[in-house]
Amino acid sequence: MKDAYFPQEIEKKWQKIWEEKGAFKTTDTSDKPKYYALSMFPYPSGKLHMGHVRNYTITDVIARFKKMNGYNVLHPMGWDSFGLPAENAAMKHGANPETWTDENIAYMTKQLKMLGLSYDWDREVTTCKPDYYKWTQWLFLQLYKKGLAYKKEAAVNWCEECGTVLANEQVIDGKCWRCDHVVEKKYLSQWFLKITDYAEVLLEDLDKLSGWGDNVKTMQANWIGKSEGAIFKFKVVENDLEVPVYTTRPDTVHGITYLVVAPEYKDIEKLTTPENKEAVEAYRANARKMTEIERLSTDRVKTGVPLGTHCINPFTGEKFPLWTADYALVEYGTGAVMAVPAHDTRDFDFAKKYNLPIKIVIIPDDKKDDKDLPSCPPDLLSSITEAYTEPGVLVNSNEFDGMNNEDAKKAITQKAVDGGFGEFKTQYRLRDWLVSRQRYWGAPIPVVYCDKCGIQPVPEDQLPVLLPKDVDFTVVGKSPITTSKTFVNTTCPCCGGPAKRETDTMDTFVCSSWYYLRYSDAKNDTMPFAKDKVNKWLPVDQYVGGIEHAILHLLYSRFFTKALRDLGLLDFDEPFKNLLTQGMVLKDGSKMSKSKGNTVDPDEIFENYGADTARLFILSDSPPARDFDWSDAGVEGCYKFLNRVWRLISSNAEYITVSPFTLHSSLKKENDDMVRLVHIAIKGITNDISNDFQFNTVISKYRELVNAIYDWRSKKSELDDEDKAVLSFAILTLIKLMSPVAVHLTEEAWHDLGGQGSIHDIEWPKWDENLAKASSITLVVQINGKLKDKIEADEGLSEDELKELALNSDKVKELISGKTIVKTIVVPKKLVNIVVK
RNA sequence: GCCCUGGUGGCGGAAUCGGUAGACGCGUCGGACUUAAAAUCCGGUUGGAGUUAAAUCCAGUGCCAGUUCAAGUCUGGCCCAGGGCACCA
Repeated sequence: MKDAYFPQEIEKKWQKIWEEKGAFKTTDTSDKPKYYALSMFPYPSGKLHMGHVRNYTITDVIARFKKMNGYNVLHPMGWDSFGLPAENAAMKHGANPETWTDENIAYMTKQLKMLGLSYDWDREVTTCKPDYYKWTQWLFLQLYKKGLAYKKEAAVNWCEECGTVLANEQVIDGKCWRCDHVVEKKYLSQWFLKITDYAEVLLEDLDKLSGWGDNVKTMQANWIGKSEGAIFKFKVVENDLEVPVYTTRPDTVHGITYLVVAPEYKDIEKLTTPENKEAVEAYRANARKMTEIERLSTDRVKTGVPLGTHCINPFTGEKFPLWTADYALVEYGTGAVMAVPAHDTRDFDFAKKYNLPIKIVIIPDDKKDDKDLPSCPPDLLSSITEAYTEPGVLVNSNEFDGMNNEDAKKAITQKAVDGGFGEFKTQYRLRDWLVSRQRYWGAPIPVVYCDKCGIQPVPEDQLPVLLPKDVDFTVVGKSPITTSKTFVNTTCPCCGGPAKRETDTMDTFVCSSWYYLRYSDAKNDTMPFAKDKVNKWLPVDQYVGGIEHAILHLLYSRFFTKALRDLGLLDFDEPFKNLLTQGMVLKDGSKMSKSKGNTVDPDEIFENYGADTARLFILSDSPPARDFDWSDAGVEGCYKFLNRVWRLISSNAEYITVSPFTLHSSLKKENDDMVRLVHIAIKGITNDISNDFQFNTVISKYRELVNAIYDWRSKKSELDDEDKAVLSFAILTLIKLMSPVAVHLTEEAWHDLGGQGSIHDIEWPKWDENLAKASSITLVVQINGKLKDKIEADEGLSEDELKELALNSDKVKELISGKTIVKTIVVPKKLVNIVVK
């Protein structure tokens, strides 16, 4: 064994050997239980960044740990390779998106291999390749046949910078998720996936996901945004129209003093009187000009104009005016709101501004005997300074007076149901998923348009609909795909007449919503995956990735899994059993980014320190879920530690035997202690990995064990047979424990010490519970709960003996002299607390 | 405004059940080796009081209460930071 540690040399050597041997290939047939470890696959942007390194290292260590613990592990990798950056790069450099993507994949594959990741590359999936997107298209057609994919004209989010529409989930604070450009509303005919059909089950099943963090689950729940309430219909006085409203506060219906419709409300023109037309038109025009960001700003002063018409409240017979105001949103509920200024802060603000009446219908429980309140004298009404939104008791509400407002919600809605002017209604904030993109580099939506036959799906035997190559990427204002001379014109699969292909491609999130299923059967060319294989490997046992996908990818994938289950393609209903959302990699307190110039290039780390140092460091300083602050000194420290480990092994190599040996039961004291420390390390490290993958403490324990072995060794100048056996046991165990992290170093050491086969094929070490504890205990002695003394004691002492030991301590005697012992608490093997007065 | 997560030394962070607060590392200070440096090794490092040095004592896990023999850990109320949602009726 060499004296010095040369990571670059040994890493290259072993990577080559592993590749030649096919060391990490997974078989579908095995007696062992399955374990599916998965990292979120990357977009091939060009180079790995430290976030990737962290993500893939975490999953790799998990996969290796599970393999050593007897599981048949699936650990695949692939590429989320459709998307705008490739197209932009193509425009900029005059290249083809495919060439650019292929080059990036090749480079990043090399980097992944340099990191020593244990992937089964035979299962690699690349979403931009026809053998993959054929099945994305096929799945789209299955959803279409089930009515889960449909085309409709709607107000959609448009990003001018990217030249395409976006899904709601891709609009962050009114801006494009990718380029930060302000998003506009456009009225276009687009393809949608009907995720709203699954709103309820997507929400309900969050409860099943005990292996997911609450943060992600609540983010999804908020996004789905379920609320329960009622729809009430109000007859218009001036004509025979009805205006339905959605409310979560049916209990306040007697307090309505006006009604608001959104400026884009469909019947607004018919609801406007000729005298008010001019003002209403002007208001609507102004609303159209405003950006989403301006309009949705909650601190903006509310504005609106009256329409001139009125409605009748069926509960009271009262007549109240209709207004339009942009605080009503056309896309939520019915686009119209019943206004109860006394019990809604927004309505209150609006009523105050326009001097509309405020009618109290709920009062706090403790005021219900106050006789003045229910009659609501006008001076009281004008005196309230804010809306009362808390629970309470109904007043001014006819037969519902005195009823608790929660009960009233049901009772009042029931009255509307019975009277035929209302219904119970559950509302979700979630909208259908807009999947059309006016871009080239995506999976073509497999439909054609025929003047005679309308929308026609492409027959399955004609899939894939290939992306055309004769495309001009320099066009502005339209999708490059439309410049193809061969793509657009085709024949109708129904009548054989001339037809036009859909030129929109699919959102890349469609491709990434099912890739984890494809890994189970990546080479299948007759189906996206065989049912038995997908049912065997899925759900993913451990999914690891960034929190930025908490809604987007993770919600879409859950939807896909449920939809595909309903199509009979698979038999489970959640794709990811356990989810680890790793924190960001920071440098100097902020996220690494090119614009800030605080990035660290993984290649430089591999070159200067080796992959094992990179892997060790990225796991060392923070638990996986928390943000990780990169420090150059920290890398240096890890490199030094691996050198220290290397020296420990190489300087003792001559004494170490890999062949089985037994340690006798009665060892010398220091050897017994050493063996115990090894067992303590095995136990601690195993538990830390099993318990939420606390790799930072795992690495602390590596260091403790190494320090302990050095310490033990420094006290011996000559080694007898027993010493050699103890040393061999300690060092070989250390190598095994470190093998999932320092994958190359441990393989080299194992090999140099004469180990058979690969260290990565052996079993994880086991500990002996009797040995995984110190030979004696430290008895903590407290007086009134404060630490006063520590006494070394035998483990086997009884409670009385421990108590006696504590009371005989000189320190304790001194401290309790002249005081009365009230009581004594003994915690076996640990502590004695003497309570004195 | 609502929801989630977190708050422990100079820093990253440890601390199964309530039972020795600060493991391990970074940084730093001191020492050994060396002509010197690097590398390596050894030791100190929460704050304050105390001492030539020690011993020792006091305080201490965001704040305020509470439960308990004993609270970083449990309960109630707040404060702060990060993230998510939001004129969603």
